[in-house]
Amino acid sequence: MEAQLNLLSLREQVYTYLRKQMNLGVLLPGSTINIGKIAKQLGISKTPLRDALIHLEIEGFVTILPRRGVRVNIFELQNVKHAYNAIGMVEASVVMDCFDKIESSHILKLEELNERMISAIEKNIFERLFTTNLQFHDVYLDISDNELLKKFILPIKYRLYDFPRQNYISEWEKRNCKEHERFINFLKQGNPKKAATVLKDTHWSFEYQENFIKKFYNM
Amino acid sequence: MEAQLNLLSLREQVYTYLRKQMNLGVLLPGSTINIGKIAKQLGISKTPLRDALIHLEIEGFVTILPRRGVRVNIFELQNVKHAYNAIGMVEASVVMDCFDKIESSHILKLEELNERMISAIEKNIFERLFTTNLQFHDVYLDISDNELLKKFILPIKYRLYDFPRQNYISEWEKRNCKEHERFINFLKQGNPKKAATVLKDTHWSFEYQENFIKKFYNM
DNA sequence: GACAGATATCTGATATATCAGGTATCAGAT
DNA sequence: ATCTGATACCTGATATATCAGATATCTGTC
Repeated sequence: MEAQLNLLSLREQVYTYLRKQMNLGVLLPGSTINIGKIAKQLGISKTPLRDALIHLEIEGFVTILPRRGVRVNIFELQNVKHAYNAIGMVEASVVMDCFDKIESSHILKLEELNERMISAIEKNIFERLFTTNLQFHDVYLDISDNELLKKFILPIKYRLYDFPRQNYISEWEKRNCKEHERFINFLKQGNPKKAATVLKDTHWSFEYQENFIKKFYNM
Repeated sequence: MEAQLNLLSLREQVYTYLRKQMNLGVLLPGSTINIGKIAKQLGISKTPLRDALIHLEIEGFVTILPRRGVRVNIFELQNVKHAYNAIGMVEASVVMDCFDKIESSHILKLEELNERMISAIEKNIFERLFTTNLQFHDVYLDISDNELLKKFILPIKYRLYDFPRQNYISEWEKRNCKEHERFINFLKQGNPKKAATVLKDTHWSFEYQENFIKKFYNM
């Protein structure tokens, strides 16, 4: 059974498409999106495109300038800093609040995902790295039943991922995985505070990661 | 010059109108919004109404059920708990991160706003209480240049405000202002950690505020 | 040349028409 | 009585047409 039902609305498909275009560097920060043109290119009406753009605007990807155009938001060092700060804050907080719900199955999952990341980095296979990294962090994020938190940082993580960047930096990714390891070890030791600190002050610390961030985003 | 230029787009006006309808209990949680009917009532086309609803959906106020209707999201104790938790987390974090930027002018502003709230509560004038309370918290939130944080919690605060509730509870509001005072005092003493703790573990602690919350929202 | 007003063009915003998926109801077969 | 398929209706989704604000360009006056 190879048939796939296309269950996504046009609006959702356009949202994903535009995100992808930003990820591929086709829609660059600061550039304008012409609703009429894109709709024609995609062979659709302006309506679902507008719907998708409203969604993207609320999530911070674009700014709709009424009757003037749609601008892809610039993404500069300050934005990265804010993103890192917000993510670190939420993730550290979740670890502190949910530590007593973390079980050995979660630890195993964390270790498995981190191993998968390390393996991919050594083979210079980066296609799935972002996704696996998301899954890694989601292991503990999903323990929190406060869906507001994840809903807050996920678009921010996508923003970090979807904006133009250089190639992946092996050295940085390896270091990130080392930080994952340290995080896991503190969890295993029953020390949520130290684990949270790894997230907040190292892994998601803009200051700590600044040099690699600048290289990665060519800033 | 009494003329006011209507600079808001229809979409924005509809967004505000719908928020107000929820606030007034006209649009109750769990109820459905019929796009065709509302558009007719408002004398507008469905388009700006749809636009506004997309916005409201992303912020958590409604759920658009494709081709079936639009539902006002229910708002139960669990949602309040998550809201309080998220706000407390962000506000405490901002205080810790930005403490060195808090000046005496900020303290004065905090005291003035809290006085204004106390005065209004004593006179049983609650119309502006939410707004003044927002301003109070915004004094230190605005110090952070991370616009992601405020952008995250503001719709959550509006959700807390916009859903059906009982009359304001003087006793609770007075207690809230007392907590504000304690918060201010810790700031004055140069103790950001204690100040942040007031926010996280008292003022925005669901557990601490649970009884009043239940009364306020009749849950 | 500078400025102001008129006009043209651009592009998103809104209105209207039509479509399409979801649900309810009906009719026929077992 | 139950089940299945057909049909009708509902309602948001999408397409198309038109509008309206923003900007660029042109023209006339000083």
